[in-house]
Amino acid sequence: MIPLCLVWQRMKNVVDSVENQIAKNLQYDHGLGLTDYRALRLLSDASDSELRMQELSSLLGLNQSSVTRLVERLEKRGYTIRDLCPKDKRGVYTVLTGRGREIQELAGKDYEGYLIAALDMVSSNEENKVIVENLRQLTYSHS
Amino acid sequence: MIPLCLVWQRMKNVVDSVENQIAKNLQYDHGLGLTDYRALRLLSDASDSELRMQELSSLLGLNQSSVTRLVERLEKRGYTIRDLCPKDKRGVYTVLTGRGREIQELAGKDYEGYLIAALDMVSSNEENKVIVENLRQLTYSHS
DNA sequence: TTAATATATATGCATGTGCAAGCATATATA
DNA sequence: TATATATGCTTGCACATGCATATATATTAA
Repeated sequence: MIPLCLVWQRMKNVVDSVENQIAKNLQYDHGLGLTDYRALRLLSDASDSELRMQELSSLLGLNQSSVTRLVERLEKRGYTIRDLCPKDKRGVYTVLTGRGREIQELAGKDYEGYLIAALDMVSSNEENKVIVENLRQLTYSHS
Repeated sequence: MIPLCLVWQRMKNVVDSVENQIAKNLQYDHGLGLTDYRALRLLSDASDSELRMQELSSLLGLNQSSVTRLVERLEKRGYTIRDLCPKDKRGVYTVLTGRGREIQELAGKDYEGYLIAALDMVSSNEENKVIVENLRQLTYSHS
């Protein structure tokens, strides 16, 4: 009988391990952080390849201020540019550049491989097998 | 058809939301961070209420240096003390104090309530329902 | 015994994050 | 029109964390 708090912690650790594994590959192969990649992916899927800060913030599950810095990072690399929102001068659009789309597509091609490898690696630990199996199933039943 | 990377991200967001929710309650009611609580819990379960840095690091899934600072925090609050390891002078034991055990037990009583509330809150978002249901089941089938 | 290597912990530094506050702009009401 | 409040974003700050490295002790090989 494992205490509740530790089960949940293990679950979190599994998720984190998978994410870290993916993040490392993403960083190594494409020089991209995982959050950065997700932002690019979201922008790439958005109509006109642009999103407002709030939308990004909500889609990424990040604080608005964190998104400000995230977009700063992306902009510095030339993956996005900021554009004023004509209808609401308070608003700011983050727009994917050609370069941004390119890197997103390159990284996207590798992503599934990273995920599969990460899941395998984490589930090589006997304790994690059941959790990983559930998460894996959950992942594929939704995608 | 949702892309793989976004499914996984949502899963992570769900886990994070639950954790944040619990962490906030823990902080508000007991002045404890979630990691701090887990460390106390692990110490409380350990034989002689003591663990070495490395053990904590591995159990918490944290970098060893992070554990050094974590233990610093706990020590500053009087929840633990450091003790030298007689057999290996490199080693350091972190030992739960009476005060530490006390706070751990108090917080522990509230923990399950926090978790249940957090799961409910997160699953009030329709998009998260399936994921939460799975995690909930996973949680209880292990504890 | 000495030298080289390995292990356990601590420290310096960089980073991503959240929170609180600030500024500019929008919207509602007097 | 004028004032009050809400909204969207940015900035300053604090903090937990990871990585690289330093230091002390153990272990192993020559």
